[in-house]
Amino acid sequence: MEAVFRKSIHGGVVKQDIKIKAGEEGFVEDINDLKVGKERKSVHNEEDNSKSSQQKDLPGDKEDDQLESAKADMEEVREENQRLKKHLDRIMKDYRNLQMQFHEVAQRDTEKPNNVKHDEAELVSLSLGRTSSDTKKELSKLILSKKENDEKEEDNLTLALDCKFQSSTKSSPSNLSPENSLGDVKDDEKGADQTWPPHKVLKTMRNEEEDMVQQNPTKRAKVSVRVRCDTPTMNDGCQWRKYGQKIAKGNPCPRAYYRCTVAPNCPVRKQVQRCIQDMSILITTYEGTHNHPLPHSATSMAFTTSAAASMLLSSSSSSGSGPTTSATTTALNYYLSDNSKPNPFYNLPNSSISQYPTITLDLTSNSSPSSFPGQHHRTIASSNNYHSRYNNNNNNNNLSTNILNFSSFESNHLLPMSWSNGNNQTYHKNQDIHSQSYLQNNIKSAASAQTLLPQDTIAAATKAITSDPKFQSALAVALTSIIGSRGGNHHIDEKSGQNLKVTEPFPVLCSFPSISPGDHKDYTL
DNA sequence: CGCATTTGACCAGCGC
DNA sequence: GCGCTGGTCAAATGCG
Repeated sequence: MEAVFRKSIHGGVVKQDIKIKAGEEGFVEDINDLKVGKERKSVHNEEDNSKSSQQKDLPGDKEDDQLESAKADMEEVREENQRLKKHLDRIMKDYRNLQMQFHEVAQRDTEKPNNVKHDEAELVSLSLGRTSSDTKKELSKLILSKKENDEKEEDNLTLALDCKFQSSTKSSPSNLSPENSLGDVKDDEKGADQTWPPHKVLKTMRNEEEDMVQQNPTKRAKVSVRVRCDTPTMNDGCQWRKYGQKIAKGNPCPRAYYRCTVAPNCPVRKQVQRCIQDMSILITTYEGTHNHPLPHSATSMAFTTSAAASMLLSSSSSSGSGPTTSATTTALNYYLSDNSKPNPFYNLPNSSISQYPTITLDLTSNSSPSSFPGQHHRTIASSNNYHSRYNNNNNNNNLSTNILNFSSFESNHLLPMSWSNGNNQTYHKNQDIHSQSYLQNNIKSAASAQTLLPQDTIAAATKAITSDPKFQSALAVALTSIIGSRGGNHHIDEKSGQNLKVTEPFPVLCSFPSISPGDHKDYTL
């Protein structure tokens, strides 16, 4: 929710932007920073000065009139200031009402025993760099409720992790190959192993994951990526050939179908569609496993999507043994208060996509590219960035919510620069270098931000991570996707594939909130 | 001329 | 069984 006030006074423009951020502490500061009257005074004073300069030529008996008019002007401005303040109060009341309603509906939804709509879909949200207002609302709520639930946090955390990330020797944490979930391509291991830096890990993980998929052929995880992009398709480093286009129900924007053309028989497909809610957002859904070495430029996206897919599959495999349903629902409708509505996150209603496990990487951000890099450190300080969230609610209602929010980097800069550039064939390597150097800067910045964190939250988050090997691995792969392809000092245990070993302290702030009804957690590293 | 894109037709899955 | 919808195919078309 963002209100912008613009006011023109006496020909001079006073522009005051008031950002109403859901429940953020910063909001108070924003309001306190509201110096409408002050600015207007200054504007007015300038006018007074100019007027006074003009007054030198005026007769003395007019000074009183000038003074009176100046006072009248000031009074007018003061009244206007009051009106604006009232307006702001009204907006704030409306906002709070909306927030209350949202909270009520969200709570009602979580209390529902099951959501039929999502019975067959498994949705996990990985949010990278997203700072949507709705999420901020949830974040702030979670942060607030954390204090209230401090006493129970250990037990609840354990419960939450157990719900989704039961330790299982069978399920593999991650397959570092891109879009690895299909596992229906048998001859791809050689190529993939040649391509991915931690190749041995890949091999182990892939075999396990293929087994997992084979055991449950209906689970063909797809990875959906949301990116702000004004071009028809984002450049993910691969070469694609368009083979079809359809108008899907529920979205007037056509859905384009691409297949990978790096290798002749590569089974990887992707669908590209604009988000109906925000046309600037491009939703790209990947499916399949590349059976060929990937260009270096494609590895970043591949790591990220594979981490997401592996997390989805591993978590769903462990939770799928639940007694109530065969198709476990980990559906997430995080941005909607009403689960009956189509999920804007996917924007693919009634499509077969919803029948497969789908994971969404939300790489959108409401921070404008123009803020890069100048505003970057400020966004870090807001603590909305540089943290990852792992989110679970109570599994009893078969509605689990998983959110990893790698907000460490503003979306357009987290990605290889080319991701938003659209032209698949015109990728330039120096763009990747640029993004890498930017990532390094981000890491340094985050390291300084990390020092601000309280020790108890660090300990809690550390415990949360160390208590669950699957989360470790998922996090490891995701982090690898962020810093990995540059050959940094990180290493994933080859045997277990579950231990993240980072020789340098990784500066990501991690939080693990649980949004079970009345149980909000937020752990921060 | 070769390649990529477009677009209508076809097929499969699903719900009623 | 029928209709709807998503996904794919392949001929037509466009472009360099």
